[in-house]
Amino acid sequence: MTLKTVSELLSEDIIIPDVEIKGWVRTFRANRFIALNDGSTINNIQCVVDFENFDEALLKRITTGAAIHVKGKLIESQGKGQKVEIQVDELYILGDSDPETYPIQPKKHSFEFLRENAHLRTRTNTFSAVMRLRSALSFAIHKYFNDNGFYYMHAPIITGSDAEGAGEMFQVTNLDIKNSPVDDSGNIDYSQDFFGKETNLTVSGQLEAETYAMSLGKVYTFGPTFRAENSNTSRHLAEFWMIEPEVAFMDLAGNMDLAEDFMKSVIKYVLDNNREDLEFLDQRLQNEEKTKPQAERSPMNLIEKLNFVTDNNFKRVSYTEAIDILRNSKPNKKKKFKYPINEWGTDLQSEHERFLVEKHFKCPVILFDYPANIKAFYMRLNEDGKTVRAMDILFPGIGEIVGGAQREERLDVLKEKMAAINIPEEELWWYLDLRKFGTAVHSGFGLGFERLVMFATGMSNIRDVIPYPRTPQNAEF
RNA sequence: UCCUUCUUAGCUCAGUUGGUUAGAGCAUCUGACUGUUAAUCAGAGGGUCCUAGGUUCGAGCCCUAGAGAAGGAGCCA
Repeated sequence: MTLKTVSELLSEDIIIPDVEIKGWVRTFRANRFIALNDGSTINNIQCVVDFENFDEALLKRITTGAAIHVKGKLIESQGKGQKVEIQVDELYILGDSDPETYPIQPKKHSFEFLRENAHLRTRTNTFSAVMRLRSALSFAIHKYFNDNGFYYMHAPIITGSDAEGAGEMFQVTNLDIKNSPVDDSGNIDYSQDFFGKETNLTVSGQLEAETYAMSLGKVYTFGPTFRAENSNTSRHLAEFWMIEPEVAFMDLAGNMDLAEDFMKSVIKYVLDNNREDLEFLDQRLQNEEKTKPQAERSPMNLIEKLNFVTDNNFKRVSYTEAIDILRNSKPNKKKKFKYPINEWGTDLQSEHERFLVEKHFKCPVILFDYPANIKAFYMRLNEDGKTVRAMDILFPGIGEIVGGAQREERLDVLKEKMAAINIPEEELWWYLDLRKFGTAVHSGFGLGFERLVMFATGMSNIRDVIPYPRTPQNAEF
């Protein structure tokens, strides 16, 4: 007799005289039917106990959340809800679960409540499905890059450069905060700190990834990233995971091709491999939609949305074209936008991106060739002198999911741009070296992993797609 | 950080114009029933109405401050 998973047993259609299984009780109905789950699948296996033959004190300990060990026979179910079930011969309680205090009840809980019980929330259908999908997406990402000749590069998590410009940083130090050494002018003396200089948690692995692209050719990073922004939204975390491919000899058009192919590939992977979890989440969302007024309902359900991404080309639109579309749009003319579009050169707001994706094109959109002054210094300046080869991919419901660019490969232009925003060359000497020694066209993009998980699962709050969300004023667990 | 809303039983929520003993469903417990599918039926227990002040004869309800949460904005991924 060998221990099997629920997933393995449910895929059997033959009678097995002796099976053994361990898991957690979801419900115990009619003193006879245990719905048992072990995390291997969204589905439970029904274990049938002939209560007449079991000790009443033992049966009382079969409560929601308890860990149990069951030995019995896998048989065709006599009831309607399932194909097979286990006829229990022996049952052992591995770990009791006090029903008075166990927070996860066999009923609907709010996501807010479950967030406060994040250590137990994966014992619910929704969160176990989301986290299995998160795992699958993570694997699909590595698989895609591996299948396409990329090397996985581990960018440093503690970084000594503070010139990356991607946002507020968390400082890393082992100085005594209450009694830090100071230099002659009264500033904190970081030469006495662990690294001998000021260090931070990384906000992006991109600059380091560029160095590896310029030797290994095609690389990607996939690791944790930290932003100390005081952002309280359903789309931002202080600690999140980012995927950043970087490719030598690839221009912006190639970058857009790569990003689109990559997104389609990883979504196709979960459509092919995580059907049951997706169907559960799809159903959950459809039930939720029913409670909304007609006007707010989504025209597509979750699986339709995912298929739509894999089956359709992303619409590629230059910033300049997008501004024209927005300027002539109904909401702009009727002054419905909070930020009206008047002139070329301003950054697009969430409302504009949402209009383009959800109302105008009704599909994923790649915007490219942005004005130079609203984008980062390392992006390749176009020949017109005022736009850069940047691109953002906008997804319905999520907004910006990918941001990328062809990098400025010309040393003189890069130096000028750094000088213009006061980045000292000494800070990024190694980055400039790439342009001194064998420089070449290269490009890459960044993808917020949690935003991808949100899209693939239909979850609307980013705090519900990462195991333990880190947000302002919250680092529990 | 800004704007808006919210905080009442273990959970999800009602609570009228400020008025006597604060309610429901689910969960829990007790009993009944036993091939159930969010099992069913009967009964019981369970409250610092977020915190601290204030107004009032009287505050869950009004005012002030604080804490926490959600949604939106900005920033971005």
